[in-house]
Amino acid sequence: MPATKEGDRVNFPSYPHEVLAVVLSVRDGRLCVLLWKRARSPHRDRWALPGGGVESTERFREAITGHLAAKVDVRDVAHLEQLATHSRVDRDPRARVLATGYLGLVPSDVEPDLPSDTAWHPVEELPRTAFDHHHFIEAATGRLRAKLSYTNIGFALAPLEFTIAELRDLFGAALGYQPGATNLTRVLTRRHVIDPTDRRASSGQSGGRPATVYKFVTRELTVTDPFAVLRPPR
Amino acid sequence: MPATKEGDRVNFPSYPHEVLAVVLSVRDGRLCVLLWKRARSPHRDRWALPGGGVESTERFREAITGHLAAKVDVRDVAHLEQLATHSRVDRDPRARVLATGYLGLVPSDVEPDLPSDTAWHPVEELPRTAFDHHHFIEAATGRLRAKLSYTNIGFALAPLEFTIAELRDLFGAALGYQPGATNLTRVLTRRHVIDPTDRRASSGQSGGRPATVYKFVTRELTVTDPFAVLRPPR
DNA sequence: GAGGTTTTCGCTCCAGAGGCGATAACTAGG
DNA sequence: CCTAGTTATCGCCTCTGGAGCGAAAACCTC
Repeated sequence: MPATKEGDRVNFPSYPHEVLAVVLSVRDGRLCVLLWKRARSPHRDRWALPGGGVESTERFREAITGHLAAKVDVRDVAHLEQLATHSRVDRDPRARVLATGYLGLVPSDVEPDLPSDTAWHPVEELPRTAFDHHHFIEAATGRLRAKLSYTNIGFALAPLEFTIAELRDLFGAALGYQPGATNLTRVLTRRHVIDPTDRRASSGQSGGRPATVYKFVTRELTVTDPFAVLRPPR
Repeated sequence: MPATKEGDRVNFPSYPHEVLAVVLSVRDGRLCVLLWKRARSPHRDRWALPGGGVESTERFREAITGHLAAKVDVRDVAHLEQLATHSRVDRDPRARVLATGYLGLVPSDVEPDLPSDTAWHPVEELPRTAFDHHHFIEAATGRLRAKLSYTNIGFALAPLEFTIAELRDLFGAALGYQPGATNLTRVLTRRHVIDPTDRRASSGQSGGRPATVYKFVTRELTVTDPFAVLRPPR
């Protein structure tokens, strides 16, 4: 850090800064978050979010990716975005630690093998979590639910290819209610979020008409007509 | 900071952390941002956002309020919310400084008296700004525009009482296009964002029918039917 | 090929955004 | 007091897009 003149130095107070990842995925029909069990004090034996400090040459995104790698194959994380930064003085009993949350999403069909201290937990029946981590989890689920309805973020929860029934169940788990399959199809196709392929799924266990296989048009986050109201003139 | 046992210490790297406020307001029919001119190096004579470091007992909100007080009467800031946190290593040439942005809004009718180094600048014709501050300004205007259409955030840009014409001009300045007065009224009243009072404005300079005086139902941020799509069953 | 199952399509309905012209409600000037 | 000018507001229409339901399609098994 070149400090040329005396008056040029930054003399703002410094704080340890951590990044925390709320990795969400639909497991077994339920929206789950990836947690690991702390082996050491403080908050020993409580479940915590993956995360940790930020190295001096790292940006947040690299830092969170690095910490995440200890718990899960980061190539399985299809989407990652920043949440809010918390500044509560006592969120960590040991020292004042600032924390920036991240939302990560893993498609429902990938099955990363996890370390023995790590597991998926349904967000509807969370165990006691360490520190203030539940705040981050709430923020993350809220963000996911909001974005499901005005972005294509579903791509990060769904397999590369899927049927409408599967997608409806995914949305159902993530949103907390089941959208109608008819409407879901119409809405997402009209917005060019998903596209039918020319193949059909082999009709499952109990017979029935084979479903069309769909895929997301793009697997990068796009906002679809974000503000349906107070539109600009055309 | 009580560090009980050796292993209990947090040994994450620490960084200076600053908070920056993007204070927006409609001045003279244009959306403006509050900037002050740096007198010292680095980036001397460039325009910068209000802000600064975070004291050890402060939370971000208190910190930003404190720094803001040096430039403007904070009671005039009707709304304040956090934006993203930037972690670029070289955003400040002197040292690595993490920065959390805030969006602040000042109603168009309050005229805070500003220090001589501080002034409003239209966001459409910004001067060269210091550091990476233009990124924060872009994020702030984007957030404001988005929220204008699905929240009641307009209360923080408008006077306590106003006519529809005034409100239309405010929205026009903030959004970059003029919504139709008819539609604006219908949308905002149907959503119970604004309410007519029983008084009328004295018809201005050039005659004409006196306009009904409206006011915002509440002056706290509320989200109005955030997700107009993929609704839950009723 | 009959009966069961699941998907998909067509039809309708409805809420809410958006536009435009007619009318209301004032001022100013004669 | 009447008229012209100006601005606000309301009523009526359209249009987009979400939501529901039942019939038909497409498969399976027996």
